[in-house]
Amino acid sequence: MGSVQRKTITDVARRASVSPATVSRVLNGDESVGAGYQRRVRRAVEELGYRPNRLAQNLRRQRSAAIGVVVSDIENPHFSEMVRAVEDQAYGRGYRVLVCNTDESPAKQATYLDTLVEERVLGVILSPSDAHDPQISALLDNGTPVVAFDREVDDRRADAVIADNLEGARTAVEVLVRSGHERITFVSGRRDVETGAKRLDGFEFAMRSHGLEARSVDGEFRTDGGHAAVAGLLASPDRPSALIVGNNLMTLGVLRAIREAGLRAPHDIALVAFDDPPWAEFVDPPLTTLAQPVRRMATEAMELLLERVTGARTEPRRTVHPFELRLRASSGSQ
Amino acid sequence: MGSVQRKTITDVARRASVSPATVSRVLNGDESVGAGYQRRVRRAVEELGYRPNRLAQNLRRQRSAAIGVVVSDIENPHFSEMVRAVEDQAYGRGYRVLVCNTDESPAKQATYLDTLVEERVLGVILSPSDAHDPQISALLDNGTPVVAFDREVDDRRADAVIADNLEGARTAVEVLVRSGHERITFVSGRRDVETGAKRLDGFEFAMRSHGLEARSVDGEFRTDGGHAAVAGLLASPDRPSALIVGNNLMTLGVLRAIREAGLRAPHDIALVAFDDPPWAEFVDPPLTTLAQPVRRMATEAMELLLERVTGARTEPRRTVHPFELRLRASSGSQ
DNA sequence: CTGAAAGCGCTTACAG
DNA sequence: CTGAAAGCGCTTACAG
Repeated sequence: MGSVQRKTITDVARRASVSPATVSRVLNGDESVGAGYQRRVRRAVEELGYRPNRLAQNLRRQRSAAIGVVVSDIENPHFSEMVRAVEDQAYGRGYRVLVCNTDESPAKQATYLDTLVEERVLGVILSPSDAHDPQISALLDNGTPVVAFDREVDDRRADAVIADNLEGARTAVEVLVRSGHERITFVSGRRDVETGAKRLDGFEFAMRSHGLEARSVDGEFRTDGGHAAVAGLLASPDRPSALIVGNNLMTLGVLRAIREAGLRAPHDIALVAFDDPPWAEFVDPPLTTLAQPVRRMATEAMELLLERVTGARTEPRRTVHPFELRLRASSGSQ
Repeated sequence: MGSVQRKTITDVARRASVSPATVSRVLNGDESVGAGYQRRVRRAVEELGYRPNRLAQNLRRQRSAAIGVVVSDIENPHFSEMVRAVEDQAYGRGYRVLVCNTDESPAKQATYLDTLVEERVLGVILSPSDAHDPQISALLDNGTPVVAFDREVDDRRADAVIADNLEGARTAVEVLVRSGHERITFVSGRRDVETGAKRLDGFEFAMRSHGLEARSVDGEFRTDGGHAAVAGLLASPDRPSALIVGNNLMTLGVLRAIREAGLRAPHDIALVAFDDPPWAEFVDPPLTTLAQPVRRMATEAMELLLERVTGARTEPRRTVHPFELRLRASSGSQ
């Protein structure tokens, strides 16, 4: 049980009566090595159960075989789904995944990106809490590709995979307006963050195009923020007849506030929410949601990253993905 | 913007007019270095903005500064909470976290553990899908500490942090029996997995001690498994009056089956569920749950791991954590 | 207390 | 096509 002593490339070389250089070449798929050598080396590798030392490879190549994934909170189902998809693909290709949680803090993001620079990761998939972070440029200067996820970053050399937030917010408004709602309030995420700002913009634009007043409150993308933003609102006499909630965490807070106010959705107040976590259809009432194709987006982010890592592409690319409307009871529009 | 050229330990040594060895000693807290040297080195480090190359340190030490976390699925809130807690602590101490998803597959687990051996991680926190996996022993042989999380492993050299599953199941039964239920079915997880087996054992023991028949179905810890296991059951004329569900994923499947059967909980069927994800209080009906102190357990797992890494402890340790009952509407017992 | 030297296990320009 | 040698950037036993 357990190899007593790790074999090195020199052990293999000795056994195959070749130089370590040749072993290295064979293992790295260098075509120029003669067929006979190839065979001898492969046999020796097999017989000794040799596995290259990752740590030595990393130092020599000045790259670790890891991909950094930076999100605000892996406990948010939106991001755990994303991390899961990235991880599945990464491991399949021999890369590891380093996970970092920023809690939407620019300072934490800077620290983590700095660490990833130091770690010489192959690439970074980043859902930025701070689009201006100079560490992003430091990574790119360093030759480390960056793919922005959900939100773009300032440095135009980065790739980006984002959802069509303007259109998503417009869709949410349409669903509610069609059901006769006019007093609709948007529970927005942080406005200094792109997803927050874009969804709010889309909401305001859509409301105005219907000649309606665009009211909004700020829930900061957090559960307690959603609760706090809505609690007062619901107590007021001219409370809105419908809410659009900017992400799944705030939705939990809003559901609590509605319950505490003794109201029932959609009867007293209709609801449309961004994100479609597994529990969306089981809460009371089942939620009408705008689902992002998270898995597809994550897969694409990995592909963009690998195109950069392998040098297959050099100009930045940006892809935009539509939301999918899932009509359920909470919007009162079924 | 972006360091043009990384500084090395030799650059620092030259600037401080000392040897690289001295720089290394100062940076690694070697007390024996003279105060004057200390100061000179620290100044040079500061001035050059020197940061040690992690990759070189790893090779030299034959250890990477990473901790492997192996769970069945990071999309399960139980595990994302655990990973989050581990990650918070790890980064604070300068370690990285490598995440691996096994999907409850022994083959995947073996592959990932093998990778972690190769990666020379500092330690592994493992929620095992296969307690007998010889790779676990390979890690331990290798000097890599292993902390079993949720479920124990065969190799007694590993530490373990587990919940009191027997007692948890007993509590669930008590809640329902006290409300007058006698036909209670347990929706179990995989019986070849410790949490599955223990919770089932506890259920059967508690039921028998009340002179009741202990029926159970197998939902394999998965959402669709929970759905499939319960769908037929609910259609039968002598359907149970209450269900105990073995984890949060299966609970989503059970909620769907109940809805599809046109039943209402707790009126038609009462429910007690293991795990207390954020959505538990917002589903219809709010769930009575058995919550594990996941965060505390994860923190403890990290502490146990670090005690081993630093060599502060050599004998294995095992800690057991109680569940906490959260009474809500689904059990019909409020 | 400090330094010179060896070495961790690879990869890759350079010769031949 | 293949090998000898240098080197990635550290750390640490060994001398002094």
